[in-house]
Amino acid sequence: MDFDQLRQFLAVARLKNISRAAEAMSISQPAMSRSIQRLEEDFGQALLERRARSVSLTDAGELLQGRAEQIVSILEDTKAQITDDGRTGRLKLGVIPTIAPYFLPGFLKGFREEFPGAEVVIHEETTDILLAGCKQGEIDLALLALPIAAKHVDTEELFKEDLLLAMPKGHPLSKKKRIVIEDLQPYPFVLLGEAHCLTGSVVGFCRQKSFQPVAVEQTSQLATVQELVSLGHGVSLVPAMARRRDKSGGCEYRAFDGNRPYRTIAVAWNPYRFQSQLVGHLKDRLRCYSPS
Amino acid sequence: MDFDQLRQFLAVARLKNISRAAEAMSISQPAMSRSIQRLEEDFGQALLERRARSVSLTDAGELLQGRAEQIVSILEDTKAQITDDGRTGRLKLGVIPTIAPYFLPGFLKGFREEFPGAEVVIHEETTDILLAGCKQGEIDLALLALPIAAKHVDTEELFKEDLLLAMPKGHPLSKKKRIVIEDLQPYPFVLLGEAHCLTGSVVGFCRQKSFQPVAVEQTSQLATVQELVSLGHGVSLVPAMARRRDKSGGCEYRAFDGNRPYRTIAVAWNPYRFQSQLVGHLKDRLRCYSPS
DNA sequence: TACTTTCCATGCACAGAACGCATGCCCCGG
DNA sequence: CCGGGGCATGCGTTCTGTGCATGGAAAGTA
Repeated sequence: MDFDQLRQFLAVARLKNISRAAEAMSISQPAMSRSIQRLEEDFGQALLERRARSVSLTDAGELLQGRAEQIVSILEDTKAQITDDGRTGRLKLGVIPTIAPYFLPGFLKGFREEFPGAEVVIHEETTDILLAGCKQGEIDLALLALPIAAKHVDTEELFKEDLLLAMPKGHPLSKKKRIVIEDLQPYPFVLLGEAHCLTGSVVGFCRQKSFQPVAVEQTSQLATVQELVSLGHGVSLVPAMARRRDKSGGCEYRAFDGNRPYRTIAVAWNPYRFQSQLVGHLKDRLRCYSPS
Repeated sequence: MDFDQLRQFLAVARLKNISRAAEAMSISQPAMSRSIQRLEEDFGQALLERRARSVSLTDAGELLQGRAEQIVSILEDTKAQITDDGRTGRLKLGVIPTIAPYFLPGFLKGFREEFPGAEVVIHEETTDILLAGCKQGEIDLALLALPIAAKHVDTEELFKEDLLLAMPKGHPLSKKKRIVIEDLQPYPFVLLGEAHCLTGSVVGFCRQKSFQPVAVEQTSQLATVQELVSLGHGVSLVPAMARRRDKSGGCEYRAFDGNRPYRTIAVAWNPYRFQSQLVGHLKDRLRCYSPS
């Protein structure tokens, strides 16, 4: 039996479709079909129930799926560990969209200088997708904001970051000397979509002060939020690091007084997977790097 | 990469010799040589250090050995689990030599009648070899005497069995009404080799009574012990089940009075390996079967 | 030193296995 | 009733793994 057969079976098990799986694994559909047949012959049991529009797993198939995942991940970790020289190799780094553009350029510049043989692949996704990727071993390290709700994922806090008030130039609040969160209640908000954890943080801070922010617009990028704010559509809370990248000057940023809202940036990883020395080094560099 | 390659590598890793490993795996030496080469190519690292008379493992090889064992055992357990119908299949039962000939015939008769589709393979070995076999998955269940010193092995006590005094007919002790262990001190002993746990038990019981048995002869089979005892070479302690099989009549057996020596028969298995329903059934039958 | 033994690697030819392409069959939906 | 999506199969080709024969290096032996 071949490891590729197991990988191919896993693809079929995930996609519930032999043709798609074949495409995903870059082989022809008949080859995939026969690969599964051989597997079934090996085990002396049907692994798939062939239905009209798709296939599903038999009990034996379900069992094999779990085991095959174990086997493949052990093998891949072993391969990674054996070929690990601490300087070269691929490294998959997941980052949430509200961190990526502000944090990565500076950080990666230094890292790439220090480890020119390393290939850092960035996955910019929302928290839940990153965590799923961590579990499946598709991502070595994830850079995200706490809190997260995920078992089997270890986290380490990196730093806390203030959330600043973003408002259009000349906004009434800009005249105030001291601004607290409650002051925002009368004003409409521009927020990111709900998939973004930053939205959760912002709403959470408002709720602490017993009001629900009124979102006039939801966008998918922080840059758009800033743009809309500068056009007078509303106010928003944005991470401090996003201010430094905003060269347009259409927004005015202010730190809050009193109880300052913040978010906690952390790095997360799957403790059950092997981590190359390179991953360790990147984690180390994350610890000392402070975004400036 | 192929699972056979891993198995072949494991054979080489164990035997430290490509030619022997090839023979063990029923392939030619060049095939084995190339199989390892392919593996090394896959991992991009040398796995073996070729020395003049043998091969040894590199660091990468050591690492792979452990992982390959995991992988192979997961795969084999999965295969066993998938093809497990509760009635048919192979089952490897290890038994120590001082139990096997007395216990197995009667027990297996009943089991084979109940499960005609099952193939029970008997491994008669000493305790330490059985336990090693348990760990490596070469043995599903081991029937042996407590205590055992082994991690990663679960045990369940089955029954306690008296050790009887075996002496030649007309031996001075046969006239005594009550016999205690201390009475044996003046007489020479016939014992099994030290690899047998029974020897340890006997010596242990004598030591409890503060004397060291004097072994005039060491044999490898309990039947030989009985033979030698009947020829007047000495006395011995033998399990009760061994008496029932001794039809020769040359020995006289007596239970002890007072503090009776005994051994504890137990079944042991590796809890980290899959157990087929058949293994479970055999364990169940062991629990209710009392040797008579 | 020369010879033998032991063990691993390599050249070569062959057989079997896996693949892709083309095609057939089945089932669901319009 | 027909069309299309999806899996299986026949066939020719390619690739991979194997065995046999042989080469070569190191250790032991005379």
